Amino acid sequence: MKQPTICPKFEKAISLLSQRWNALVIYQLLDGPQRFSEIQSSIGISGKVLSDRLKDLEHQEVIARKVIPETPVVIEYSLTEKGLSLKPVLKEIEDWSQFWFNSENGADA
Amino acid sequence: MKQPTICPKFEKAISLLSQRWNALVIYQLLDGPQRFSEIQSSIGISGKVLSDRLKDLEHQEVIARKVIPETPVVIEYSLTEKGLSLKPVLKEIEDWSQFWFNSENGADA
DNA sequence: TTCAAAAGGTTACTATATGTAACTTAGTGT
DNA sequence: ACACTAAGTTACATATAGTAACCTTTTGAA
Repeated sequence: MKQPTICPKFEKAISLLSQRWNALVIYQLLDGPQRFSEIQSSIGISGKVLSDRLKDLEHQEVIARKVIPETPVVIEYSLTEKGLSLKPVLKEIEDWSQFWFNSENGADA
Repeated sequence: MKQPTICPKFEKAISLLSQRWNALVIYQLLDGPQRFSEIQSSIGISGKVLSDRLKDLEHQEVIARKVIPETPVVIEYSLTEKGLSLKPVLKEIEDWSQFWFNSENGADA
């Protein structure tokens, strides 16, 4: 029943970016490398789902995971080149959101 | 437990675009006005979910719904100005996908 | 030496979202 | 009256996300 006519590469990108939380995680990492708990509290995601997403994004080579043997051990997540190159995408979304949404309280233009 | 530090306008935009199918529906409508069944078969979405999405996108003034009293009645969906202005976003995603995904078969770079 | 704390998760369980297929409504043509 | 088409809707099944409690390792205090 499915006969999509859409470019498979584009679909892959959309599926990556439409996966809930992925865009926010990437956006957050644009500020620089961050730790699990920093990402978690900054975007308000549950540990379980964040753990899933980070694994998935790492598999897709969008982010990199680095173990720092401090005490207690610290895990640092950062964007790869592939991840960093999503910046223009997020920038466009940001521009669009600033233009089309007005109030801070939930109402829109 | 949630203390997001992210701009609420940006979050709204992300939530709109991350809602499954929304980006593909909008992308599809960039080609011009289309009918329910055309959208459905071109992106391979179920009628139930497409119906939900179209209502939601209409509420958000991203798409417009027009009843054409032919026989049988035809409903035409099109992008509003707000929806059309998402074109640069989708273009950036398209560019990114073309650069970072190589094969047509599911493997990537 | 035993306790508590902190980072980064995982697990079991619940709630929400999505998918499937059959059904509905209204107008036409046969 | 009957079948056909477009655009949905409904009931039910499965998949994805959320919550809170628990696990592991290392350190430092009691």
